[in-house]
Amino acid sequence: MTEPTVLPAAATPDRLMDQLARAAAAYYRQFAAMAAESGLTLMQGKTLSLLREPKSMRSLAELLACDASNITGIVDRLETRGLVRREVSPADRRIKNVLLTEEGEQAVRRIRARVSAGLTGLERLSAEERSSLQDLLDRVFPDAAG
Amino acid sequence: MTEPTVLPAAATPDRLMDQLARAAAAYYRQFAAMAAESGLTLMQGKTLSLLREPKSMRSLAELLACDASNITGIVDRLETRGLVRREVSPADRRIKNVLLTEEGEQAVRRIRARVSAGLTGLERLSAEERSSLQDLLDRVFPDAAG
DNA sequence: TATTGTTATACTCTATAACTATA
DNA sequence: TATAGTTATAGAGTATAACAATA
Repeated sequence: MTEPTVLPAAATPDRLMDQLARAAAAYYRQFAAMAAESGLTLMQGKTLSLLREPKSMRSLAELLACDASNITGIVDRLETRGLVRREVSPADRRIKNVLLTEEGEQAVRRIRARVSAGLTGLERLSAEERSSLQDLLDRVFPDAAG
Repeated sequence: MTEPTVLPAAATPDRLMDQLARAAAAYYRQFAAMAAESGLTLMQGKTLSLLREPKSMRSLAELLACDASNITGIVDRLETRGLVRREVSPADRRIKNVLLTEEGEQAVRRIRARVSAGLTGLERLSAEERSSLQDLLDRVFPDAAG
């Protein structure tokens, strides 16, 4: 039943899949907890994080991988709290661009800083290892929207 | 304003954070899509995936990072569909252990296979690179539950 | 007393379908 | 006609608080 010296017993496809699942779960657990400290849900935090540049309702729906009708409510709630605002596009009056307010930018910076500080495992990696991890993730998830 | 030859412009902490966010988003986008093909929500798929061994309602809540009261409804819906069943623990009659049925195990295998097949980026990595990625993720997310 | 699981409640997220206003 | 955004609706996930059963 034992396999003497075949492989280091480490990197089976299954174990890598498990590790990817665990990593994704751990990342979102941390992100959601830090968003909650600012009184925001996971989706609200994700939406704010996508608004480094203004984005239309439609493109937010695509980036958040949900139906466009959901974005109305999510942006409504963020707008009520003064974190974003809508702006009709001059080029195409059907389109509404969503922008961060100053308060929204502060919230994004706060969440990002806390998530970063909370991922203590990153500090244990050397600069080379961080670079390597980034390169590998970039190749596994090339077109990934974030 | 330009910084001539300081760094290769690659692995800033911010860019690594962004890449982690994108990777986690891409993983769950894929997982949710494959769970949906089996008529399951993301949380239902995650719950099934955690049941390689039976788990109490309480420990499911911890692993899924949500309040225990939510697990009742999630497990109710999975039980109605015949994918799991509850079993009172003989050792402590307060505890209910949740087990996969045969049909539930099939669903897990189906989802896992499709997620794996959908992550085409993994195939582009050599065995060494996959091992390296797994090792790095293991160190960044050491205690990660999955 | 403390813990496990459930119920009740209110809010958020979600997809679907139908609608409006623009193009 | 086609697209962007909204509304209405029903189902699912979420935290909080209160509860019964068991330890």
